[in-house]
Amino acid sequence: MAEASKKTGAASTPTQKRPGSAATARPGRKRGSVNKEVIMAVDSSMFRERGYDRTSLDDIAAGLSITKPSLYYHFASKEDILLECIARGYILFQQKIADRDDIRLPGRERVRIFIECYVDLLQDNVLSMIVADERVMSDAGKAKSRNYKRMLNRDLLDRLELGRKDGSLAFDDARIISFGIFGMVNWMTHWQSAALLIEPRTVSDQFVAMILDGIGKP
Amino acid sequence: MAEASKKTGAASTPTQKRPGSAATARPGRKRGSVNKEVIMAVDSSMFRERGYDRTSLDDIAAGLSITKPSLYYHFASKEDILLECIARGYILFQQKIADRDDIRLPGRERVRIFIECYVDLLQDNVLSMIVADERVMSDAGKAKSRNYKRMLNRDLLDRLELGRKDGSLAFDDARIISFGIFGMVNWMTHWQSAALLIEPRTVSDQFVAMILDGIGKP
DNA sequence: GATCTTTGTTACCGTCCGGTCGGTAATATT
DNA sequence: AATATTACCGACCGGACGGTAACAAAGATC
Repeated sequence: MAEASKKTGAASTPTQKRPGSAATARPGRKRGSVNKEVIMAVDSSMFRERGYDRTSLDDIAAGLSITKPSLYYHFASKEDILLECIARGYILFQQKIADRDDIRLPGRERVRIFIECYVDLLQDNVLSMIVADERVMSDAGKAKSRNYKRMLNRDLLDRLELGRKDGSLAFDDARIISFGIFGMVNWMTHWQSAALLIEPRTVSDQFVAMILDGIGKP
Repeated sequence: MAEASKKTGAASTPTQKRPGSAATARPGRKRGSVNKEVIMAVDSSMFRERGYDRTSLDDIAAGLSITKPSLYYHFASKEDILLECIARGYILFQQKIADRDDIRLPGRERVRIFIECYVDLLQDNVLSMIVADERVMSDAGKAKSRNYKRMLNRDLLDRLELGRKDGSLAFDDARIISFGIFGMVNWMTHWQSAALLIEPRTVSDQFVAMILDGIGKP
């Protein structure tokens, strides 16, 4: 039955296959113009703008001027796309912080560096792990996503403990401080247009100032 | 046809209406046991646990032991439910903070009070405006939701400026500080099981300590 | 220039979800 | 007892979405 209707549709209206719209992607387009890196760059931005589960595969495909099934040539599933975006974001973070880091600095400064790099990448819409709620992922995906988050958290925790040891920082529970810092910066993804006009550098500077020095006067 | 099958079902298997499961809702249940207040209490929790757009109306109905169409007796739409939950959360916040507030205190302490009340209500799963992404709402709903957020923001900003004037606080841009504080506490809704074991009071205490005094050593 | 691999396409499916329709049992009103 | 109102239900609809099957064209390889 399904086959019959399919054939009927194809045979009775052959021109329907290529409708008037000339602007749409056609067979014969330049091949290879869409590779994984391009897809992930576009996807990361769309995930950041609309959120992962509000971004349909058709949206993604349209953003790349291809069609949904083509995505399945490059990726196994929607979640696979997300997980690759997450991995890519983590790698980009590692590269950026490796550039700026300096092991000789006190913990206080190394926390500052961490926050600055993190805010930079958030602004670049690259940290997809932040905008995808784990509750929509499979157990396997959830585990992978959490693992990346845990590695980032580990990094920040280490910097905090370093600061405590070298005397440049003082606090009670490093886990709560870390949660607080991540929350502060992660929530930037929820800011609306008005807030986005503030200079990224201004934001991270003032966040760092608040975290390190507080807003209370002695 | 539909009528026939319906009548047949009702007439031929009258007992089917009350199946073996005694726990499920049945015709003849105590009426009025489900009112708006009960619905909103349940919904706020479900929205908090699963997120607004991952909570289906069938989920909600099941949680209340009623069915989806019954929800439409009490509410006009899913968004209407959300908006009433948001309004309810705002009112509960106003009540809680009115209880604890004291105009004679310095800005610094009044900021502390704000944060403590806010964290309390977050823990009670009552602040639905935090867990619903505005991007899934209609323009009208978005406007209403933003209005509540703006009022909360306004309140915190006033407390910050008060502290600046009375000398108990010092900072550069109050808007950024406010964003930072909200981000820190709002992100608690993303914490996983492990983090939830920490005492709520401990969290707000340490958050307040970080915000007011910072973690840097002089 | 035949063949294979790569990179696309059209057309379709099953599922879930918000929402609606018509109907009904319990309760309040008279 | 008759009637109106409140509170609820089963069955269904239309649209969106993730995913799939079958097919087609551009390059690379031979």
